[in-house]
Amino acid sequence: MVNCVEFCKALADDTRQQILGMLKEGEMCVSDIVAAFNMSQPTISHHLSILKQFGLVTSRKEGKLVYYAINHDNVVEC
Amino acid sequence: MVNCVEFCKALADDTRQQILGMLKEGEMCVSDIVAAFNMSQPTISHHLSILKQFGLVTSRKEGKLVYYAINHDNVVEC
DNA sequence: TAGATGTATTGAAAAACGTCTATAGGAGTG
DNA sequence: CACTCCTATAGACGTTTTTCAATACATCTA
Repeated sequence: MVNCVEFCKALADDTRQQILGMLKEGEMCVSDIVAAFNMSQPTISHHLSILKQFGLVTSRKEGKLVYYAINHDNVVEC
Repeated sequence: MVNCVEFCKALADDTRQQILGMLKEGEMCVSDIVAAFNMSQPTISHHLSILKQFGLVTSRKEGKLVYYAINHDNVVEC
């Protein structure tokens, strides 16, 4: 379980909120998310790992690709 | 109006959340809030200004004292 | 197996943040 | 007015966070 402050920290970044906004439409793999930003792949990967660490997203590996999706247990419509 | 990321940033600090928790009980002046923490008065003042800037608290001056209170327009029970 | 592709990790630089001390500003009091 | 008290601002410093380039790791394909 994650405390409230940590949870807010996970949401306190523009890039991470934009990622969540994109994932609202459905799961996406890392490279598709990267393509939507003007940022390096490692940076996006880092943000995804923070979102996952705080339970905001889940990930699923399929071959070479990793798909991320909103974790509806912890995220409700904004 | 404050956007969602800014709002989360304001909440993404333990001291600020503790201050909000105290103010839930009712308005308090700065020196009373300072007394509840092991931190300098300017530090608390700084946190209060962030909370105010993002619409989480309001302030009211009464003589030398400044009273801060939850802004119920933007903050609901946690 | 070798190479290519997608993702994660590492290490370093830059920016943002939290904290302090020192000090300024405003309001009451002698 | 001079002094005291309460709060805010400024500047400095250390820590955390964001970002990138380089590289490692994993998986697929020829």
